[in-house]
Amino acid sequence: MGRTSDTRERLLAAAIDLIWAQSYGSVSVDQICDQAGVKKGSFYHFFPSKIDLAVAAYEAHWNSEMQPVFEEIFRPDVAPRERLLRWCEQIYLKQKEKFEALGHVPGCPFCSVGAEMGTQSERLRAKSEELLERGSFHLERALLDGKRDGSLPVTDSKLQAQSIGTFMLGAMLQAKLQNDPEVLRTLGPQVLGLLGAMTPA
Amino acid sequence: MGRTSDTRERLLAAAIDLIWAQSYGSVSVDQICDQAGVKKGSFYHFFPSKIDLAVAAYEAHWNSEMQPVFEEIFRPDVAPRERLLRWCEQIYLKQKEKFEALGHVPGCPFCSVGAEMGTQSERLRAKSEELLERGSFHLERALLDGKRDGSLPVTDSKLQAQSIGTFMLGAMLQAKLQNDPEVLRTLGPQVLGLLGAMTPA
DNA sequence: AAAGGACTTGACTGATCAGTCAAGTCAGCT
DNA sequence: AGCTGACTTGACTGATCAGTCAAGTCCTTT
Repeated sequence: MGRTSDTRERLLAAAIDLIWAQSYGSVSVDQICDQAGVKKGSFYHFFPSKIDLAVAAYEAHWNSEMQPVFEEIFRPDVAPRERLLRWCEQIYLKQKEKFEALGHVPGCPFCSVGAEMGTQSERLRAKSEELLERGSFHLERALLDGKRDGSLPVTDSKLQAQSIGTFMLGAMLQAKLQNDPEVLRTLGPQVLGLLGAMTPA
Repeated sequence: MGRTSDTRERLLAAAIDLIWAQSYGSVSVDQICDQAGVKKGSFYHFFPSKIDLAVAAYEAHWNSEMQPVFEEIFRPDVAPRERLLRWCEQIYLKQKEKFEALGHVPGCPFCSVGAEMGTQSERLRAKSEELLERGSFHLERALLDGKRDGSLPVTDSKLQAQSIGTFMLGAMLQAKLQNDPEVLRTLGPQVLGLLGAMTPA
């Protein structure tokens, strides 16, 4: 009784692609079905509603695309300071790649859908919050490691991770609003500056 | 040939109210007309399309609601440091007020619509970018004044204003994603810390 | 008072929306 | 071989979407 088709996976992938490139509200179930090469009936065999698809798609996107990248970037054998810089670089490159492919900066997929639908679907809002939290975990661990080995000026890792996360969210949003990935080019130094700055206070 | 009705104004106000509380995509022209007490035909007498209404509504919202508040908060006779704190306080209070009225944190209206529709309507994206820039102007002037009288550790007012703006955008987005206005309660000290921090670098 | 134009009305398009359903097909198990 | 249940198909809802239009009303100007 194992999986006999990849229909479900194709729907999840099509959903992320389209919603990330456009928005939740402007992508229709028909569009997602077309791009996945699936008929409407099959869609509703796998997902009870469009919202359910979106929640599942974001979970799947984290697990299959983002989690592995985070694991690699934040590998414990990499110096904490280096982890932060690799993370910033990765964000810049990804947004730039999407910009060149789509003609616009898509921003953070979780933020975009959370900001758009957070006021209308508590489930989508909670899922986007949860996925951002999972990314934040790696950040905080890097700060903790940097505090332990004295390589980073960390006093309150929880608070400082949150500040850096806030700044990063703002930067990605600004890049999207200005439709210019270059806003993110100097993210690394900015984040390190922010970190150094927060120590005396 | 002076204006003989306030229909246009009621449409603009209804549009901002609804789109800010929900999202651009999930608010229909019919809904906006209902809330404004206006028939569909009148709507299209004043605005050629939904996008045109949104652009005009954001411009009007800035002019009638936000510009006066910014002028008051950033009054030149107030100490620069005080201007920043008043600005942070105002943002916290406004988001909290909306949270209590609507049940959720609405975030920055310009960011929300810019993030949602930026990938699909260049006009809306450009307008939201423009309005954010107008707010940024007051911020930068406060930093310049603080640099001149030595009350704020400012070296590059343009760059520092942009960093603070980025952080503020991120904070409002985070408050929306977590649906918790309290995220914004300590904005003032955080912004001042960020400013002090950036000087040595 | 008559004309003209700004504004209003409500009925109307055709497209598209999310979601349903009955009648299938097909693979794996017994 | 034949059963079972997962999956597929395509036609189908009824609601809602943005936008149109012709026939009005009502104020202002002359």
